[in-house]
Amino acid sequence: MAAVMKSHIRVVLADDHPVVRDGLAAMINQQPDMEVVGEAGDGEEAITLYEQHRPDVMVLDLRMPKRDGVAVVQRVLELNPKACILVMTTYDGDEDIFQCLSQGAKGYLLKDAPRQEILSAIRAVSEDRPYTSSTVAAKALQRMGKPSLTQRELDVLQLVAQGRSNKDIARRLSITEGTAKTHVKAILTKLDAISRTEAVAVAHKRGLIHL
Amino acid sequence: MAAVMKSHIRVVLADDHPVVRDGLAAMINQQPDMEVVGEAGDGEEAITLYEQHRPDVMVLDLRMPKRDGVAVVQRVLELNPKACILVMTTYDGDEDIFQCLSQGAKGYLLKDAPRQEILSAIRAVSEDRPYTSSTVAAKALQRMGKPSLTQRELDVLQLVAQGRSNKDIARRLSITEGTAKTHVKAILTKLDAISRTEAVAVAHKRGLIHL
DNA sequence: CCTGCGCTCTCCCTTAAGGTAGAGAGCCCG
DNA sequence: CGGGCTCTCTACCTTAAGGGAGAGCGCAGG
Repeated sequence: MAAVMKSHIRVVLADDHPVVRDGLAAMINQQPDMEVVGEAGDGEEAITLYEQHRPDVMVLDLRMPKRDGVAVVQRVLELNPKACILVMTTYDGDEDIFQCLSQGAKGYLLKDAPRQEILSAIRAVSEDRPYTSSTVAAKALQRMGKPSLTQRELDVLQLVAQGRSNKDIARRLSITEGTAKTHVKAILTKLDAISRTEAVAVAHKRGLIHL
Repeated sequence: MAAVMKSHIRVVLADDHPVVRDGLAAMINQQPDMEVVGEAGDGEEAITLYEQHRPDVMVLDLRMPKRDGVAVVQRVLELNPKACILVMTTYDGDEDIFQCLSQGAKGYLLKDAPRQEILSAIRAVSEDRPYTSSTVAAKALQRMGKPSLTQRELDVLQLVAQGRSNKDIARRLSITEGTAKTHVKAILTKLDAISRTEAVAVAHKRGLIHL
């Protein structure tokens, strides 16, 4: 088996939805120049399959069990700095996108992209050409200049989003309530929000927090 | 064409992600007893295609542009009260699920369900047998007994989730701030939350609000 | 070395939010 | 028609949240 093949693009898929994997596999295997060589249902499997197959392109869902997209991108690029990774996700507000791209993912796509765009993105990435969907490019520009949160602030934001009070947050982070307030105030300023609830809404929209 | 077919199950798909449609179509058309006769990318298209094809089963994504799943279920059952609708969604906390099911959808599925479960759900629904995934059944039981919000409270909750203050909410709904507070307090009680921010978190988890 | 940044903490003050209680008007259903 | 529910509004009180200003400490980078 596997007799004639020249510039076959070998692809590994990683997505936790069987339906999506099937859809991608179907549209990829229909192409004469592409082939799916592995399908992963979670982050760890994705890494294992990458090592096993060393594909030309890895198509990666951002949100997955066990290990999320960002972590997989990191690990795979450790294994092979020249790896070609195409990140996919459902949401266009995901902050993680930028983390992936700045870490070295070669492309990014929304799941609701039409077939043709998905295929041409895979081809682009396989040739080491970066592919960035226009919606993401636009988001990236919007994000420019906007202040970024520190790790501590993200910790606090997470708790704020869960509905915790300043006192509660202070207890959980082993700091004083005053300090918790300080962080919250910084968050409000950076996110340009008037109240903590608005801050949560903004953070959600920007994909700074999930759930 | 279409020569021999006895109990072919004719299916219309509705999902805004081409990838998902492809995946479902691939796995359905592979079955000897099933056939995809139409694919819709939004709610309106879904209704049109239902009328056009009168399929045995309609597989419907809950979240779609133009008209969401709930509205489509409503409309299709108006057209044909015996319609067999299988609702799919990504999130298991979606309050809308229960609305769909109580309105007469025959089955419900999570998108991360394995292939076999999806296919057997379609078969079940086509024979007018209800199909409820175990996770949803569990959620339904959990939801039992828990107080439900009134329409007005949902309106207020929506605004609270956007980070609006009571005063702001009052202005937008043309009521006094006191009344807005009354509603918020009712929401807090019903959702068993201490603060508005926690209420938003709970509402999110339960799928009472989106985004 | 020292500058900048992130994290921590403090004090004061104003306003918004949450808790309790009560009440009237409209509406649907038994 | 009366009871229950929803929506509306009121008053009072307590606590949490937000705004402003400042300051010390540690650590990495120029």
